Amino acid sequence: MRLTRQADYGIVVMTHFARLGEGETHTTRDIAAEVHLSVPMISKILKALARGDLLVSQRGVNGGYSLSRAADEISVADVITALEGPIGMTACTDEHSDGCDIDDVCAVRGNWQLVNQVVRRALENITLEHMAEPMPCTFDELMPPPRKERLPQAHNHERDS
Amino acid sequence: MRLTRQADYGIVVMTHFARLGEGETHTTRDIAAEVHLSVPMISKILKALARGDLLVSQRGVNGGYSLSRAADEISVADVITALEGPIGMTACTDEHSDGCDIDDVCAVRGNWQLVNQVVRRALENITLEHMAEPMPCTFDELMPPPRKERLPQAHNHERDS
DNA sequence: GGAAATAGAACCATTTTGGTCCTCTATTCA
DNA sequence: TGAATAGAGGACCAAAATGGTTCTATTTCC
Ligand code: FES
Ligand code: FES
Repeated sequence: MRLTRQADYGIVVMTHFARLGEGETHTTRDIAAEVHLSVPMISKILKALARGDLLVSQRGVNGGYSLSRAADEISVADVITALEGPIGMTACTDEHSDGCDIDDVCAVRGNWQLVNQVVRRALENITLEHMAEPMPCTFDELMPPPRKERLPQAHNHERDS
Repeated sequence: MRLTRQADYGIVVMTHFARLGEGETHTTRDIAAEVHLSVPMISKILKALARGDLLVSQRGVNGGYSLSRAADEISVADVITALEGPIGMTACTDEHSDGCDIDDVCAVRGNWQLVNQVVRRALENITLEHMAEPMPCTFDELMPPPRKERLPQAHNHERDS
């Protein structure tokens, strides 16, 4: 339930890009200096982000990286996916359930998919533009209402407690 | 962005409890057998869940574990918290930012808190009762609408692109 | 008192992650 | 043409987290 440090830094870097101009390219060393991290580390992260089509790389003299699209077209889910693979909280997806020992007798796998969807969508709704805001909106429109009590019974209950 | 296997199994176990009767107590060995996992592993998980006040333990002969409250009063967020600590996707919280090297110059820490809130709330809204449903509701009321385009500009934009 | 159950902690093997470094390729410009 | 600059890709190793097991205490019922 915690993302890796690389993904963490990845968001910082991408947010930094979002704060800078739209199509500007910046070199690895510049970014590293501005974000106060080591050049090799940033380099590794930038490469992964470029592989994920979130950054465009330009080699050679005057080269560097730039955002591949507008800041409000890139979500934190995109960044995380680029840096640590598909977002999914469980080891047991519907596809390949290797890694889970109880795949055949497990009765919650279907539900897990829905849980995954919930957090994935939550992350998809947060864009780099949001992150770039100095003190952002409250994200109220991004998260479901905090109803702690009972959920509106929109689903079919047989045994209605 | 992936929860540990113990938390994974923890949810399976808790869901299993939710499917059984309300106040029934079950022994470690029974649960382990029913969930098809090793006894020591389940034991470790059950102990942690009891420490988190999600299960009530009864020692001695005829002892075992039982849910501490109704299934719709326990969220998957509770289970995860009990098994892997407070939910927070980043290493750098507002409280103790040890572990992050750029805490003082980082400009996204405030926003991270909001991101954390989004997923935490999403997880808090899913109860064991939901998980216990054979094929559950679509969780439509649990997740924010999948608006992929532009967000309703409810927040203050200075530079409105 | 003995059997049955959990509590708690120590323990080690394996995997994952963090971080660095080296070589190769592409681009610009003198 | 060739030197300088910048990224691509991968090998590499140390450190940390995780998974899983086992042992000894403590509580409870008969
Ligand atoms: S298949 Fe792995 S927990 Fe359900
Ligand atoms: S303080 Fe750690 S990434 Fe911002």
